[in-house]
Amino acid sequence: MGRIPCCEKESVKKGQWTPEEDHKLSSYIAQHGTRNWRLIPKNAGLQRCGKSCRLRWTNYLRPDLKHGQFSDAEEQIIVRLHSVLGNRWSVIAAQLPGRTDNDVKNHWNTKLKKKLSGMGIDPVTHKPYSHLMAEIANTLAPPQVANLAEATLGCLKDEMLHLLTKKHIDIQFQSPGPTPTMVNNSNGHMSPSYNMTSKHEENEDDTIEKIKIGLSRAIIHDQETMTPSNKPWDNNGTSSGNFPGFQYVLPSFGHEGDGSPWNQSMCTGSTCTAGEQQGQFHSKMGDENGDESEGEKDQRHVSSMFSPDCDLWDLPSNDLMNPLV
DNA sequence: AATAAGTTCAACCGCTCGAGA
DNA sequence: ATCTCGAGCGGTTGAACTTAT
Repeated sequence: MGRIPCCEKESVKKGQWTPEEDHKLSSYIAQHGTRNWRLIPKNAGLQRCGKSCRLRWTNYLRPDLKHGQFSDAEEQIIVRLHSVLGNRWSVIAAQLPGRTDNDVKNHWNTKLKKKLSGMGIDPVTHKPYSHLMAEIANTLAPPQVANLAEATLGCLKDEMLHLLTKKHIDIQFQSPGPTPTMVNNSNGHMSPSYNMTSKHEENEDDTIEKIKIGLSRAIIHDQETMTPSNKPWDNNGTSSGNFPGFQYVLPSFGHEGDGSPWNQSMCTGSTCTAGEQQGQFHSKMGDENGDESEGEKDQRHVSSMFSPDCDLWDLPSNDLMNPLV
């Protein structure tokens, strides 16, 4: 016995909404409110499923919605909350006035994920890739580490080659392996820079071999030499980093038994439940009154919310715009 | 100018949750 | 305690648009 459909499929229109449909729905809701979505299309004279009407209203027609680009402050909030809550888009969106879960989800999937990846941060765990690799390698016996590197390279090979050839990024591998240096870019931010000398002189196998060597060294090197002061993702041991046009503040990275958020939480993307257990989020973004400009307010809010001193887990619950469940 | 490839985002689908009977 | 049903959530899809070749 299957589930009863929410509406008769054959008489229901799908796809893009027309301005007339929008008008019908908006004016019906303005008069009667949003009680009983199943009846709304029928009463409003729409050949739509109630679910479709609810979605159209909540994601597009609602008068309090904010359309347009996400601000830096909003992006910071999304990233920060995602690191705690995982893919709980409705909870994250509740902290962003005028944004819907669909908006936040789309923005995450199309922009922020790439942004974090580009910064060398895994968007699922919010840890640097190198840190993850070192953690995994740490749990394996030496022969397995080699297998791990091999398997990883298998996955990365095509992508690396694509980048190396299509985007003309050439990396000169020098003993003891690739070493990026931090340089000031045009925006005045520090960014990693690699030696770029060879121009497609290497054949594919040479390149892969060199990547292999570099990765193996990186894994070993990471374990041997990383101290809080020289971790590229850890700015003076405060776990914050600056990248062009985007500031990302990482929760303190923990190691086994140190009681850090990463060990306390079970943050694994969509199953993450840490936020419910651990703490609350400090947000005053809703405070729109006062004499300051929006930019100044945003700046101050962001700096207080995302300052290295502000522990994710210690945020007072009464400052929440909306309670996180 | 034509076409391919990539990106964005509105909308759909299937599932879960919770209130009420 | 169990069932039903509406609402809501998160994942996915695909049309429209943009950019690159």
